[in-house]
Amino acid sequence: MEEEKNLNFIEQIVENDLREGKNDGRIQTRFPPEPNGYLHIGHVKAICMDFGIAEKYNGVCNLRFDDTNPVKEDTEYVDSIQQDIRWLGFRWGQVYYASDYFDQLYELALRFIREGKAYVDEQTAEQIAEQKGTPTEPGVASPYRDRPVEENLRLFEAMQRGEIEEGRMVLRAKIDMANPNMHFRDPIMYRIITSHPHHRTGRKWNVYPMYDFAHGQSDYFEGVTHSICTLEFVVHRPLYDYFIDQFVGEVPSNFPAWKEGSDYRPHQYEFNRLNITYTVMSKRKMLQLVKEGLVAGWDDPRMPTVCGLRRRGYTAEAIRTFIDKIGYTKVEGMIDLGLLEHTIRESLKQTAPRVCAIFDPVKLVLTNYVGDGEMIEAENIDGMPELGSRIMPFGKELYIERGDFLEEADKNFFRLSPGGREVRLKSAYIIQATGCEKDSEGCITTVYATYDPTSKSGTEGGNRKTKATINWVECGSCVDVEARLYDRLFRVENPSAEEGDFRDLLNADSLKVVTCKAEQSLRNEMHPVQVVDGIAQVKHFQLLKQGYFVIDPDTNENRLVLNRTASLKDNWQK
RNA sequence: UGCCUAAUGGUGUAAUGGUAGCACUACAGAUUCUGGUUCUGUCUGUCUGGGUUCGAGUCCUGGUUAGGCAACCA
Repeated sequence: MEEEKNLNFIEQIVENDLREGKNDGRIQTRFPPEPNGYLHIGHVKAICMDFGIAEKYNGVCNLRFDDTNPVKEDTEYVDSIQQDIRWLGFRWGQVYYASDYFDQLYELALRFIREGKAYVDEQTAEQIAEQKGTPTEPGVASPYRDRPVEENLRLFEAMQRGEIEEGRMVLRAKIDMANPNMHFRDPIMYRIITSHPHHRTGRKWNVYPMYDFAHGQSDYFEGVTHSICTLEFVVHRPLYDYFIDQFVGEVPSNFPAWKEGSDYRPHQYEFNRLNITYTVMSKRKMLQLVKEGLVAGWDDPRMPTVCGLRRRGYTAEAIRTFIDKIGYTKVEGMIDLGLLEHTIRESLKQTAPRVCAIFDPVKLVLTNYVGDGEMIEAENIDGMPELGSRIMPFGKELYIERGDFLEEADKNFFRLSPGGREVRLKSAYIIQATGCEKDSEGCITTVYATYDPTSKSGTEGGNRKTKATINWVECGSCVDVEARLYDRLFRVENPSAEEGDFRDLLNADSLKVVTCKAEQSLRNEMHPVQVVDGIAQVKHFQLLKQGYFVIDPDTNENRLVLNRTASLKDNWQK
């Protein structure tokens, strides 16, 4: 039986359109990133929507780079964006660029001018802003608003020929300077950009269309039916519709299957963007963190970028599950970072092999141990023998966590304490502490214990219950491992809501690098990380009681570097 | 003194005129060779006034609150 799943409001709209036979029963979406930065988890929410709708309703989702501003855009980003989308597990139909339509858009602009719907304004940006009015006061008309068509035509063509200096003139739509929607107050359609070549068209163009004059038209040209975006574009929708109204019904140039007489027209729908506590979701701020070296790069594991999350150890599956859990509405909210962490724990707990590593080691000597070269076999995940096992050398001298021993323990502490409870060494023997040795400053240097040789795990004598199980590694065989312990990037839940500089809100402890002593089996991981399709392959572990970790690409034959993806929940409060 | 959105537990979402449900969090207990996991339970919610209706979270209406809108950005 199919699981009953509630539809989000976009899916309801789509199903309704399908029921009514709109757009010839077609569903077509697009993901329209601007190639001016790396994808972050907020984009993933949009990607899951755009690609998800197409997948679910047998439609197609194309990738379209919204590259109308050469000042900010670069091919570097075009590549990384495609890589990230593929990694997430989505496949687009076609790759398009808004710049594919520059010729058509230019023709359309000329037509607007001829029809008296556009004019060339030669005021400064400041003057134009001034005349725009405010949300509560109407704007006033530009002195150039009623320029003759011929003059507009001549000037706009001069703009494109590069005869006009950047910033000297713009092409404006002639709509309504008193409209309560600010975007209708003669919005700019084209501006001159001669200072930067375009990453695809080079120096061909000296004028470039603004978003509002490019996006809806591009949708139309391609046959997009549902143009889904985030809430900040709601106020742009009337303008989106206005521009399309001017030529709707004409043959869409990049949509060969279009049929004469079709009712086709694209519609824009908006959903709430993703905000997560203790991070920022603004490309501008991320770029600043990267440029100023406040993080190690776009793929710093503390960053909410797709590449950052990947390096942190988040799987594509877990990220998509997370997006699925948070849903789509029109309510602007803030998602608890805890939900993202919960999702990755849920995913990794079933697959990540368990290994021992001691972070704050203290030597444990088993005074009655006489064995030599003993090997212990332990399952990679307890209770799942099909996932294999590994060998752990055992011996008289081990490292255990300093925190697992307390000289004077209260009843809430059920680990090692002299004369205290019996404690199990994970997968090995039951021991009992007898005492400890301290240095001149009172710091414990060695813990002494006796072990019960008949209590080995998996044997009959090992069935005895203990209240605690502690981790250990054998001193002679263990390996030093660099562990990078990541925590939330910011100290406050919502850095964007705070007054002042957001950089002052960074969490100074968001990265701690420590060296821990890990069990011998991790030596097998000391080799360069494999790279497939430009993406470093990840391998996860759970360091028992410490959390989930992933091997970092900085790893080589000489050192193993682990990034903490997420800690384990810790209910032991003191 | 404008226009556009939206208001359901601490958080995120569902209920499409008919029992306010789910997940996360928190707390409590049980289980456990990870103080993890698992299981069970508990707390906490329809912004507000009026109306329509046998019946309203849902429809109508007035208010309140929050967010967005005045880039030659997208």
